[in-house]
Amino acid sequence: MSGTTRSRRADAERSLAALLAAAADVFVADGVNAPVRAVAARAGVGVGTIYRHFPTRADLVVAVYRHQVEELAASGAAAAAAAVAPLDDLRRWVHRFTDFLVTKHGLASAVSTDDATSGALHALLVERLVPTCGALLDAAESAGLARPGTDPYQLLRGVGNLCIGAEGDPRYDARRLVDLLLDGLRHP
Amino acid sequence: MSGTTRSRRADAERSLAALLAAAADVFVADGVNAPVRAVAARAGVGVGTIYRHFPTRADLVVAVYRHQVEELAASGAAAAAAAVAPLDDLRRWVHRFTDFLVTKHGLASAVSTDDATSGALHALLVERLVPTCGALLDAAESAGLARPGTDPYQLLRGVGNLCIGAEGDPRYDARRLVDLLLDGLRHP
Amino acid sequence: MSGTTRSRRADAERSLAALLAAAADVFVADGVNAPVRAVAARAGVGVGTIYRHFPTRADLVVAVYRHQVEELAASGAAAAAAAVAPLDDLRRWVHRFTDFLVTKHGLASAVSTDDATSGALHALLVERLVPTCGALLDAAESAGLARPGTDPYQLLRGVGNLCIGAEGDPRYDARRLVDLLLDGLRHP
Amino acid sequence: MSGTTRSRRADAERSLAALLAAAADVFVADGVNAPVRAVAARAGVGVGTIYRHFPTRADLVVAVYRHQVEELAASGAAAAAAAVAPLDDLRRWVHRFTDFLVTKHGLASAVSTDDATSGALHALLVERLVPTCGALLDAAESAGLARPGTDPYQLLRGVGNLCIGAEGDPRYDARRLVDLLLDGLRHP
DNA sequence: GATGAATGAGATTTCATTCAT
DNA sequence: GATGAATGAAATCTCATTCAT
Repeated sequence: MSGTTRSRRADAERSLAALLAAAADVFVADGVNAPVRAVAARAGVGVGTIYRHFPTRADLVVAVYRHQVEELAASGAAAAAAAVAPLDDLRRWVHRFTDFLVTKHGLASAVSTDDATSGALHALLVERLVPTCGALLDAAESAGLARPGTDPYQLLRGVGNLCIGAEGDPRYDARRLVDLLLDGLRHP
Repeated sequence: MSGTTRSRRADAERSLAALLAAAADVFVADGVNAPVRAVAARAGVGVGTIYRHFPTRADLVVAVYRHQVEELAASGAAAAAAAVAPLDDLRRWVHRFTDFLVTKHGLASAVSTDDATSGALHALLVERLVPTCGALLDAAESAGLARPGTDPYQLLRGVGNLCIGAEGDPRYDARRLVDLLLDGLRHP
Repeated sequence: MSGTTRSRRADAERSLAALLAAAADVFVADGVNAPVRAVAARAGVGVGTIYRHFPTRADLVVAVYRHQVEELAASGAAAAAAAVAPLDDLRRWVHRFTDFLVTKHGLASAVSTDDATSGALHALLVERLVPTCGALLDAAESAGLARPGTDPYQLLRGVGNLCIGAEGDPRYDARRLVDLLLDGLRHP
Repeated sequence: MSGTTRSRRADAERSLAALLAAAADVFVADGVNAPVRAVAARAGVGVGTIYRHFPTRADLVVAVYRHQVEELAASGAAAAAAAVAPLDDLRRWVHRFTDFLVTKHGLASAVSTDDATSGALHALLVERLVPTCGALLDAAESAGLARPGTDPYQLLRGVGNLCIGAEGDPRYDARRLVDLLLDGLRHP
């Protein structure tokens, strides 16, 4: 009995994970605005299956990235707590954020946009990452390494924006520009 | 006869200018992705008229901004030629570029995107502004005021990206981030 | 063993009754067209369980109301047999029918409709209530209190129709209109 | 020039009329809830054409019936103004309303329902017909031929309800029941 | 017996673009 | 040259019903 239950739940979890993986693939390939139907096709399921798990397209998108966002938030918080080399910590964390964004076609723009589609994603990113970014910034400022008065929300959005369209344009190097931005943050 | 011809041509030019003005209004209000019908309605013409002048939506968008892009290119080129205070010239020019972008809902993203819709606009911006930006950068580098090795295309795209979604989010200040980026460009 | 069997059957009956009660609740709240999933959720069972007991949505609907319909049929038949004040009996019975219908969002329309969804319910109502209504009408006609020639099926459908949408519109009073209809039935 | 314009407009009007006729056909056959696509297919046009003329399904439905509703309102108003035989006028007008409704599958229920789909239709019917019905009722009451205190909205809804599902059920005669209701309205 | 995940047809609505007049 | 009616592919979301576990 318990065995049956467990295996069913395991199946469900596995197929849900498969679904999220398929969605992640499609989002990488076609952007986060890819039609739900495309995700369904890729996952080999009907659209209904997706809507069963995620009542709204936005819910699916959020689910796909929540894990990584949480990890990002946690790692940054840990670094801020240690604060051995505050500006380096910030830079390292921002680099991780950058890497996260540039590999997801269309995700970076969700940091900026607040429209119906990506509103939930925007909310997730802001809610989870702004505090972490703020903690890192504070540490750097307290150590006298960064000029004061920078809003972590702005910095996050700036970095997010710099990552837009980075993938697929060999002439554009988002990481380099992000570094430039961080350099500009240093105490003059 | 020649008089008639001239007045007809004048008429045509005037109505075309009116059409572009209407398009500009609509793009400011609803973004560059506004439906063609909205532009037609605003201009008081049929959609067919628009498609006659501009075979594709992209052509219309390009036409709308060509003037301002040309001016921007020219003003930058003039400043680079004079080169009295190279880094300040660059900063001033970038500020003008920033002002141009943030007031056009959705235009900034066209600097990055290369898709079907805004491909032509992207091409225009790159073709006309990269050389100017490059000249200004070169001047600043030659004067030893900016670190060498920055690709003007990248800088332009970076600035463009930072302007995305600036309008309508009071917590985000594109100009401040652009300044940060330029600060980062300074010789260390 | 017999004890076990009996208790199992009792369990089954109890859970089935609970299911019907849940369905009744949902139908009152959201109408008889409420999704099966809503019923399942309310009952705390899976949809499969519902489809096991009731192969079709219509079967569920019928099962939900069968009890009350039977009671209504029986009470009317008793009154017709007694026939002390035939027209009053008819009116009282029709009032009870009216009360039954107006409290069930969307049920009244099933008296009229014969489509796939509510066909079975229609059949139940017609089969069980028309004879009773006929008996009451006959009694009233025999006593010279009602004009002859009224088809009980028609009267039932008329009353049913008058109850449609009664709930939720404070400006509409189904009972008053039903009374008007019955007044029109009186011998001129 | 004027000729061209006129003929184009004439074409447009003709095709719009054809579209409304097709919609009316489909509504008679499948009810007012028939999919827009069905109407498009019947009219031999694309769905876009319909949405161009009627931004919403509801707008289409309203457009289909507006003409007849207006006529009904006008004829009733005229009769109420004359008021030679008030109760007969009311009866005649109600008969016309009845005839209007029973020939349109699913229209009658719109008199009652106020949901998203048929909200606009409900509004049209109430707005245009309640005043007329009220005038006719007043005349009949003033002449001492109808019992006072009947709300025209209620009467209209009652008649509307009685017409629901009249088409296609040979055992049901909406007109007879409407007559019964009107009889009940007479002064006792 | 029970479960609930999966299915997939179908409904509404939007818009770039074409083309007969 | 101008017009705007027509097109139709696409996208999101809903739900009755089936069936493997």
